Amino acid sequence: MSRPPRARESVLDAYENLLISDGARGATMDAVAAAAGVSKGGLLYHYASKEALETALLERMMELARLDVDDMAQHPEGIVAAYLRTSVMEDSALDRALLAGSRLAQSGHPAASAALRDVRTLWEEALREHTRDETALQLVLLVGDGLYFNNALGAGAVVGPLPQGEDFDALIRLVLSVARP
Amino acid sequence: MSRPPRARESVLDAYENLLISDGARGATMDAVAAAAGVSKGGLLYHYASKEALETALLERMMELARLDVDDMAQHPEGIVAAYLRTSVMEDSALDRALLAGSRLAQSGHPAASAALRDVRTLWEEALREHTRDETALQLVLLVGDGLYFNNALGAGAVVGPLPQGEDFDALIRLVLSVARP
DNA sequence: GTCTATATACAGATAGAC
DNA sequence: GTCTATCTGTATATAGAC
Repeated sequence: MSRPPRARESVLDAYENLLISDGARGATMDAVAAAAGVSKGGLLYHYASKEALETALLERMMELARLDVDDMAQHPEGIVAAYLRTSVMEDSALDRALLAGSRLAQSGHPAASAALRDVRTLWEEALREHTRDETALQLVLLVGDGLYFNNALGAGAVVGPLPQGEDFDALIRLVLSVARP
Repeated sequence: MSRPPRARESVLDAYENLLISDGARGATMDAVAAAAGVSKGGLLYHYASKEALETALLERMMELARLDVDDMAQHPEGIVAAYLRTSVMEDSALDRALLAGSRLAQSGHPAASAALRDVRTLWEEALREHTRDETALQLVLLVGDGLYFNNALGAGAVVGPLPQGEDFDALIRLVLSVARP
């Protein structure tokens, strides 16, 4: 557990990448095996079933999310601004795990939906004492959800371009002006 | 076109219902035929392929969305409040079409994603002249996105309970206080 | 128009050789 | 450990009877 075999991790990386680029439907066992450079039999040696692969991905996602919440508390702009900024994904390990987990949830995987809900609750608890009241907390969470989902479904999927640069800074200032205690 | 055959419409209803309840994966041709009370051969007489069924659903969704935007302009609370309220779905024909279209987009259907993006642009254009500036417009859109996606992926899927009743009214007042010109 | 029967393709998983 | 070969289930779509 403390030092997972390298081959196992690279198979999981391949699965994550395929979920992100092709969605749950494209992330077949055949495709994962090919992307990881092993045969289907070899893949099934490391992960005995598709479900085992999914479970491993969600565990990775939760672990990275816990580390992220701890980091946000140290952000110089404050935890609310940090939350909004991390809702716009870049390409961190957590971003990729969340994207892959979202793709799984989108395909109707209940455990993936539950894991994403747990991540959101983690954020909600961390933000509560840094917002004016429950209404302000919900506003912050919903703006974060909007940013997050537009990214998660994204790659030109659902929406047009999100605010960037100075526009995004202005948005954060506007949210902070009504949400901060 | 102006008076589509009743059987065709009820097949489309069955497809929409299956997308909502079981997702794109569960909405197989077999399942749609059974739900509509026809055989697979009968279904394929009305819609020659799965793609034809998808196209018809997206056309229905766009048509209902255009009607909705026209209605919003007449809402007594104002168009911004109307937009936020309709982002929390109830069970209108548009809500059901949007949910079904979302399920399709979630499964990786590019045309569904494009259609949903067009719907969002429709709302954006309608809201622009009723918000203070571009930053306020983006805030309103993102809160609506947060509400919408939580519903679309919802049914206990991604998040906990959204604000309701008085809590939701308070949220609308908060958004209006910063967004209205 | 609507049906049954079937063709074709591809998914996840197993068995057993190396 | 990793491979090839194969089983089984299920999806879309076609052919042709009624």
